[in-house]
Amino acid sequence: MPEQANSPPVPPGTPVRDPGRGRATEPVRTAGPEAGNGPDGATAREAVGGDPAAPGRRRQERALRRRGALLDAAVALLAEGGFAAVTHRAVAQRAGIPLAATTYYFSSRDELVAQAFGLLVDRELTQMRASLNAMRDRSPERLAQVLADAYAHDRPRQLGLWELYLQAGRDPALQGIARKWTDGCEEIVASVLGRAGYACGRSEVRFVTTLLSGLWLEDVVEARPEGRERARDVVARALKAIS
Amino acid sequence: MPEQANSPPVPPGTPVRDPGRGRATEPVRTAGPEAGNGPDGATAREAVGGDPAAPGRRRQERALRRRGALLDAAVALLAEGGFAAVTHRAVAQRAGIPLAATTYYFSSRDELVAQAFGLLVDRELTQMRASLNAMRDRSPERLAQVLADAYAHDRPRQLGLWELYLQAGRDPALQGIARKWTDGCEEIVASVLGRAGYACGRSEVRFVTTLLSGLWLEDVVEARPEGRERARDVVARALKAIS
DNA sequence: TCTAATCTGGGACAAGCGTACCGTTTTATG
DNA sequence: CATAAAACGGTACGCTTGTCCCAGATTAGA
Repeated sequence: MPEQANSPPVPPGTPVRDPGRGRATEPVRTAGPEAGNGPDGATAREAVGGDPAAPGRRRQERALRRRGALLDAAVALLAEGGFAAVTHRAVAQRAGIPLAATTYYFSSRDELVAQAFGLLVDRELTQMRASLNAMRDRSPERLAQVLADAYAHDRPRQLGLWELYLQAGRDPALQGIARKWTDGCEEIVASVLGRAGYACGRSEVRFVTTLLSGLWLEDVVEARPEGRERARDVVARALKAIS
Repeated sequence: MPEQANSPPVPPGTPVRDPGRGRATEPVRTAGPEAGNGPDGATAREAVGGDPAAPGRRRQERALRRRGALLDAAVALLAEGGFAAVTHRAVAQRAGIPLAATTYYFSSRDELVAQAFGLLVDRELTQMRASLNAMRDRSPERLAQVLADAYAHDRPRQLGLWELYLQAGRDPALQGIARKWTDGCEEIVASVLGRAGYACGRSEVRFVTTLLSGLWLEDVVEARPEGRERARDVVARALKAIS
């Protein structure tokens, strides 16, 4: 049995249990390359998918949970202190897991960061989808408001996300995730515009997403007080332009 | 006018000095580090003024040149390897100057980076101004083309610039430079639009600059092949929207 | 049961970092 | 010339980093 709850092996000096996370369902969603030493991502995925034919998979449960905890910690640290704050030691301490486990589950820091990036993108897209799907009012004013506010939550996390996105400009290994991010935004905006009655093609959608990116970034970085209303103004102008 | 080649001896309005530092990252601040041993950059401005009778000026000349060389090296390294690549040792080696000089001319790495950021922004704005002022054709197509291509040079440098800009979201000491950057872009775009016959207020200008930022960033990071034409398309759409 | 694979975690390593120390050289001024 | 200040530069300290090693615990399959 994979019961580790009352378990012995927890080292003496690691009281930090579960600092901040809200997820137990699918923390280890990874599309990245396989890990070197530890359990590779591919087998982890099919374990989640539920393949009863596979033999001994029960043991990996705890391992998967730990892996997820490490990723969670990496994401949190990225938000708090930026790219440079994601060190093996910081991640391990944050997750309440010994240092060596970080190199066991992720073959290198780069891989850890890459997978954290992927996770961050997934979460952000999910959250955007959720908050934008909740929109029922179809007035252009309301739509502008909603679009302009789509990113107005958890500023540190946004900073981390953009930081990683920018990093993708230098690291080809991150390019795929960066594209997934922009493509995801595009798809979401297209859906929202469509449901709001704007019949627009790819060109129009890109027009809006590009504008939102610029708005978003400037807002996150500079945090000017007038940012909010300005965002509404700009978005409204864009909506008028494509209608 | 004579020494401008390497580095503007600290432009008039940017005393990045800021004794009341806002950093939270640096660990051990042993004691007051004498508030900078080296030559104060702010006083360097008077060196350019034509006052040959001034006594001890020749000594400072070399010092200023070295300081500039260090900043140049920092900018180059930032472009090549990003924020993390700007280390004291790398900068010193790049500039052909001993390591200890870096701490002599800049009281800390943060200050070096901040000043490099300022220099980078100045150069970029200058270059943009120059390339956009050269535009004489006033057709909307040509204008869209020029605006869309305004940033299409020296991709690594752009990456470094954006990286620093993003860093300003975490480091209050960089906020001022970040604003100088966005404000500079705004002013340039306003000037270009004005000369092209677009009578537009601040709202319209911001609409365009925001869009350009989004375009710019995505182009620099993802470097998709279709980026160029897409940029033209998007910018043309924006111009149509404000006319 | 036994055995081999997997997982765990403490510790150590070399490399790189920012920065301070401190004697030496250069310069400006009395 | 003398002397103080400024500029210089070699070197070392203290610390953090990523990664590796290896012995012990746990588990899967025979």
